[in-house]
Amino acid sequence: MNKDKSQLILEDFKVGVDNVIFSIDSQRNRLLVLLIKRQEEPYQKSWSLPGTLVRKGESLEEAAYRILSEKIQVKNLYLEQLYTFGGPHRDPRELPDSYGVRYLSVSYFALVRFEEAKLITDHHNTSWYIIGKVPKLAFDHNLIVNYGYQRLRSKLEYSPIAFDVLPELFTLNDLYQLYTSVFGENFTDYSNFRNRLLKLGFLIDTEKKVSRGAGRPPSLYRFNSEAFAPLKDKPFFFI
Amino acid sequence: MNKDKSQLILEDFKVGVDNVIFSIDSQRNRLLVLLIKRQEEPYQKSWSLPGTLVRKGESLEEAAYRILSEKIQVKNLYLEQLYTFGGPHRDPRELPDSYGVRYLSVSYFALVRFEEAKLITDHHNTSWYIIGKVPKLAFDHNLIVNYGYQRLRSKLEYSPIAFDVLPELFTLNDLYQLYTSVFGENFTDYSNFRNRLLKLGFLIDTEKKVSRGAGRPPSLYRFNSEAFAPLKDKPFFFI
DNA sequence: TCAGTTATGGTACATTTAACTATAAAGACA
DNA sequence: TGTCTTTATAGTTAAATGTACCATAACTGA
Repeated sequence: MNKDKSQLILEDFKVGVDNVIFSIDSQRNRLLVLLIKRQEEPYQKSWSLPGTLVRKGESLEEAAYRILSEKIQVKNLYLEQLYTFGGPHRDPRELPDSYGVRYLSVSYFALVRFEEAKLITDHHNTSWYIIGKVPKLAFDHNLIVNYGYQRLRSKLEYSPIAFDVLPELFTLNDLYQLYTSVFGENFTDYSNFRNRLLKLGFLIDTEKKVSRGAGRPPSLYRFNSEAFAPLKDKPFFFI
Repeated sequence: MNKDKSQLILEDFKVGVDNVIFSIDSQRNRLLVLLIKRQEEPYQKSWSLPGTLVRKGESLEEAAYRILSEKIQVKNLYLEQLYTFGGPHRDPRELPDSYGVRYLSVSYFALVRFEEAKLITDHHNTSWYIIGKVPKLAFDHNLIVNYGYQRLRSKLEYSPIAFDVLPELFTLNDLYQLYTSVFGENFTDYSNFRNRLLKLGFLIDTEKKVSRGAGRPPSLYRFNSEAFAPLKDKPFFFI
């Protein structure tokens, strides 16, 4: 209707991307999150999620990959969009009733394996934190971490995202370690885990054996995504 | 590093909100989506999702509610954020390599019941479409509808969102109709549906009876959210 | 009163889950 | 070389759950 008025009440946004980067440490059976110590105001010296502002001509996902590749070097990874936090006043840089900027954050979560993920940046300001021992973070980042953790768990139940972070060939124990690192103690025992997964029919036994110290050498398996497709929406496990 | 350069490559966004508004028509056993015929370029006269640009001081969710209340009048509804589409060049108003605006769309999905949702706007440019008979839409809106449909189904399996759209007191058949309208033919039969839900223990039989024409009058039930809480992450059904 | 209709309660069989046991194939070491 | 330890694999069984189906109850309408 009134063109001037409608122009006035609209707002311009700066769009940022924040990543919850999860790392599965199978050796120590635990799940880690990558945190960055902020160098600038606001929240200077607080730990926070690695993030960036979106650049001209860059998609949101590209920005998410850029953050990741600036912090760690890794071959196999999974990445998906999480949630968009965009209420006003979530960033102190927005002055009250200002005509200035407004910040919006699109969050992504990524999953990698600890063994393969090499930190690029200095260890002083970049660090892996055990989930559950994450300190108070800048902005609303604790909320985002929580949201990501829930999403990770539900994705592992329903989707074959584990095979995006595992190497091409893996043992059933590798897979089991991955799951127990995320789900902890009260996870199904190994025997039933095997039965369940093998019955689903999307794991191919390559018959190749590997020796890893003592014990009978395990078979190497491969994930068959075509055999998986028709099973969509059926969970592998419940906890 | 170079302040001028980093300023240059950042970008300002206009942020829009698009709603996938689902309506469950229990009488006719079908699921509908609300579509709007666009009056302006681009995509003039194409059908599209109802949307708006976010205003100064308005949260994303507030914007989503505003869209909804401008189109329909309804008491009980469920609304949640869906996904953020933000690649460059998804909106033709972005000129190639322009220094102009860039559009980002945060989508929400809403669920209402057809009986209670009264259309406010004129019926010529606003219409309910049966899911699966949705025409080619403006922008990437077909993608968004699909995404919303999947989310709706998975939410109904895991979350008590049905009780947000049903009235305070409802019959088990009301609930069953709601589910079959979304999931169609191959849904569990009524008898097992009842057994399953009653066993879960979050439905309270008020012992009140209602007469609705022929047949034995059914009991009215109430949802007990406290009894539901500990069951989180356990699905009600699989299809 | 009787037929039609909807709600409710229940049964019986098949399938799945969960806890557990047994065997196989390697390395380690006396 | 033989025996112990370690890890992988292959069952087995009882309990729980899911699925298809049937019987009865409580109403309306003619």
